[in-house]
Amino acid sequence: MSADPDPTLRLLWRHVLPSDGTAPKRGRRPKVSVDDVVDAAIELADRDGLDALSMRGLAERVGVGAMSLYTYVAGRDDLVVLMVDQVVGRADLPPMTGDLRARLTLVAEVQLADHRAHPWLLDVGGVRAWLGPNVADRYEWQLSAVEGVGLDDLEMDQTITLVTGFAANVARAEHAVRRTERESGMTDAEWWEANYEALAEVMSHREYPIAGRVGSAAGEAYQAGRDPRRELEFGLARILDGLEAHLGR
Amino acid sequence: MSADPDPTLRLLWRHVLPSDGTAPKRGRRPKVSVDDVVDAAIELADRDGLDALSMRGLAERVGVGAMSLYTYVAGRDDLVVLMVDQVVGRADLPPMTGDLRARLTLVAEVQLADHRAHPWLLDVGGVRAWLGPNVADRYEWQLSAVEGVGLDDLEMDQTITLVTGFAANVARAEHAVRRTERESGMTDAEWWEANYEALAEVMSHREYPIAGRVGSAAGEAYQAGRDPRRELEFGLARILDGLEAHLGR
DNA sequence: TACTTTCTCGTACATCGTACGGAACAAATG
DNA sequence: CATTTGTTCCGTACGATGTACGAGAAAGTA
Repeated sequence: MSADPDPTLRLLWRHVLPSDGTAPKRGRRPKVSVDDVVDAAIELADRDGLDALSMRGLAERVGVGAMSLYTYVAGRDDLVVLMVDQVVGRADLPPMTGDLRARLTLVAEVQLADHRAHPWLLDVGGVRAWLGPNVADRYEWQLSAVEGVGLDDLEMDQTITLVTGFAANVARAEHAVRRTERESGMTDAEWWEANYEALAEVMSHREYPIAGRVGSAAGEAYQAGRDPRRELEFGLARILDGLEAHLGR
Repeated sequence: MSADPDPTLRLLWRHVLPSDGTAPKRGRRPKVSVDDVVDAAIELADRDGLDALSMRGLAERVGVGAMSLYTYVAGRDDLVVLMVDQVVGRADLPPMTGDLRARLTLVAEVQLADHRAHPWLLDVGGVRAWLGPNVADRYEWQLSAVEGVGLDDLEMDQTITLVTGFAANVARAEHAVRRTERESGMTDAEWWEANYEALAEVMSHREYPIAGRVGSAAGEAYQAGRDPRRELEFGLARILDGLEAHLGR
């Protein structure tokens, strides 16, 4: 009665799975490998974004007919799942040393670095079978940062979710600017230059006492530096302070 | 030399802008209004998601030819910008009372409620001209929660970014489950039922001492209750504790 | 009535994911 | 060697998508 197991699951774990004689002996030889396809897809998505990744374009890049891709991958959605696990597996995870602050900072920085290098990760919606080996390894590594510090199991998961989610949001804010610059062909500064007058007129009809002051302060600071550590700093400091307060009680 | 101002900007502020005689007197009468179009688009996106929102489908819903939409809106991307501002304007913002904790909790809860009611907000990438009147009002309201508590301007912006980003991430996690259930036609429980065996076999080749324990604990708690307040609770408590520690120093 | 202005929308095109089915190939079998 | 069987390759085709283009329809003005 229960449905068949998800075939993409075996594909995800293809490298850790023992080759239990399932390698076909007869039949035509594949021109490329699943890893070739996924690696090329990652390369294209890194360059042009996830939306611009098309099966036809990928096929040409790999040197194969468009429909041939479907012998390697069940479809575009499943390809994205494989891309996520593959790209997560590339980063090497440094050993967990130092105190809790240092360890969680490391978790956040690795997460930020991944999302900066592969912004399309932010566009990947919730797909079920994210449970690839590399994602699982990453999760285990992240959890090791908070193991034994006094949190219960649920709190450990929530802490990792909180920290990695925040790092992803920092990357998201950065990426939003880059994307609109690319899509509109205008620098952020150019847009403001062109629209300052109209915006001032339009906003003159309402009062924004706080937002006017804070927004311009944030805008200036934002334009000043793009140091990822700095952008992480404030939020992460608050989160870590709060966590220590929770543990020290 | 500077480019023309963004026409969508005037469209965003169409309600606060005085009708400076720009209302056309001659010519054929429009069958519908911009608000009709945007409201219908929101309705469709609420039901089927942002990806499923097509210009043709929207046109049929509004009772208009597909290409007629382009008299009201510059294109699909600009439509989404209008949808965001329109939907943000619907929520009524309660007055800011109570202490800092209560106020920021309110900010987070409103943010979560919006994203739960309109999950497609999570799929809206960074578009430049988010500066609609309702988004501006919302930002002003959010900032009023931390005005005068001892933060400098930059920290005020970062605090709001931190809190609202966290609330959005909670909504994102919820939405990911709903989406995959809809797209795959399988309940989360059904998927695990069908894939438990295969997953166990596949993961038996590696050791996940912490993730195995924590993951199942989180899974059980996750399946138990879906109270949004509970899901907000832990992370928000940490953030607020950390913020108070920062201010009390 | 004729002209001008504005909105309406049918047609067309490029691009997308992918269903389908036969051709091409490699090993096993006779 | 000839045939069968299993596997991969991929050309063609279909339905959707966003939207450029331009002709037609309606409403006010002269």
